[in-house]
Amino acid sequence: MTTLGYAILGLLSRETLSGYDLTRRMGEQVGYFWSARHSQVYPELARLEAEGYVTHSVVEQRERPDKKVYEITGTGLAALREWVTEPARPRPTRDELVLKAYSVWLADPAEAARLFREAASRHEGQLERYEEIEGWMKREWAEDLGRPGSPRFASYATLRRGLGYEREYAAWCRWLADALEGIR
Amino acid sequence: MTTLGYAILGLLSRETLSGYDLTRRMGEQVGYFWSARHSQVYPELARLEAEGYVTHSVVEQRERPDKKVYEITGTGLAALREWVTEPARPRPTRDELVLKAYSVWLADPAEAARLFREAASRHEGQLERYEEIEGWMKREWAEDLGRPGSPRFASYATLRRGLGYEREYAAWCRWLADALEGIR
DNA sequence: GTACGTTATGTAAATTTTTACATATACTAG
DNA sequence: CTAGTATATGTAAAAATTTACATAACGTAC
Repeated sequence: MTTLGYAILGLLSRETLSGYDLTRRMGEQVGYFWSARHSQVYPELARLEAEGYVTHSVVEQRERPDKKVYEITGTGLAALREWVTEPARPRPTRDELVLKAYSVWLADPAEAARLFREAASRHEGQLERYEEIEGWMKREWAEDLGRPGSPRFASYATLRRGLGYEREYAAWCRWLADALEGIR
Repeated sequence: MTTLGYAILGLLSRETLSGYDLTRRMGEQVGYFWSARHSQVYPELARLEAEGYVTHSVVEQRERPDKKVYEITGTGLAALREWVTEPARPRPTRDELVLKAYSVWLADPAEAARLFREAASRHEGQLERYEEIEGWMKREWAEDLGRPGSPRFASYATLRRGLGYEREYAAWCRWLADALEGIR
C-alpha cells in the first residue's frame, strides 16, 4: 500500500466519495498535508478496489454526468487503523523558497525582500483562512474537539498543524524580508 | 534547469565540492530544506557540466580514491543569481505524520499518543542540534549575520527556518499527544 | 446556438525521486 | 588476513508525481 492509498482511505473512512470529490479534497481539506491530481487518484482507486479496500457503485445523475461513488470496506478500515499507529519513516523536507534563501546573499537585497514579503502575505492569507475555519469548528464542533475518537477531533488536530505551520512560515518570511532591508 | 540543479549550484557557489561531498551536504546543511541521493547528484552534475554551469578537475589522492572536484562557472553563478529572486511556484506539502493524525480517531488513543510523543522527541532533538549551531554562529559569525551579502547571513536565515519549523512541529506533536491522553 | 465553466473519468508521457545494483581504494579493528 | 567502514563514482530499475492529452454531459451567459 502507498501513502496515497492511505490518504484516500482516510477520506473514505469519513464519507463515500467519487474520484472527482476525492481529487477536490486533496486540494482543500487534506491539501495542507497531502495532495494528488486526478491522474493519480483514478488509478489508485482501481488498485484499492482490486485489493479489496474499497468498492464502488455507479450513481446516475440527471443534471450531471454519472459518477462512481466509492465506499471503504471492512478490510480497508482495518488496514487504515493499523497504519495510523505504525511509525512513519521520515521523508526529506523539500522547500524551494528556503533553498532560495540559502543563495539569497547573491541577490539584490531589495528585490529579494520583495520575494519574501510576497511569500509572507501568501502564508498570512492561508493562516487567516485557517483561523476562520478554527473559529467555526470551535463554535460548531465544541463538544467533539475533546473526543479523540471523533473524526472532528482529528480534523481539528490537522488544522492545528496547518495553523502553526503557516504562522511560523509567515513570521520567518517577514523576519528575513526585514533583515534583507536592514531593519533590526 | 531543475530545482536540484540550483541546489547543487547553491552549494558550489560557496566552495568547490565533489559529487560525494555534495551528497553529504544534501543530508546535512541543506538537509532541512532540500535533499538528494548520490544517484541523483552524479547525473545532475553531468547535466550541469554539459550545459556549462559547472566544470570539474580530477584530484588524485594517495590515501583515498581519486575524486572529481566541481567548480561553478560564471554562467552558473549568473543563472543561480537570477533564479533566487524568481517567484517559486508553490509545491504541495506532503507529511505522512499529519496524514496519520487525520485518521487518528480510528486508533487506540494511548498507542497513538506514543507515536506522537516519539515524533515530538525526534523534533526536539533536531531543534537542540539547530540551537547549538545557532549559538556557534552567533559567537563565530557575529559580524556577518547582519550582512545580507554574506553567505553566512544566508546560512543563518535557513537555520532560522529550521529552528522555527522544528519548534512548531514538536509543540504540535506534544499538544496532540496530550489531547489524545485527555490532558487539557 | 455557441462559447465557457463545472462536473465527471480516464490514459499517456515526462519528470522526479527512491531503491537497488555495481565497482574500487584504503584504513582500522579483530 | 579478513571483515567492516569511509571514501569515491557511477548505472538500472522501480515508484511517485506532474503535465499533457482526451472525451463527454449539462447548465449558463452572451
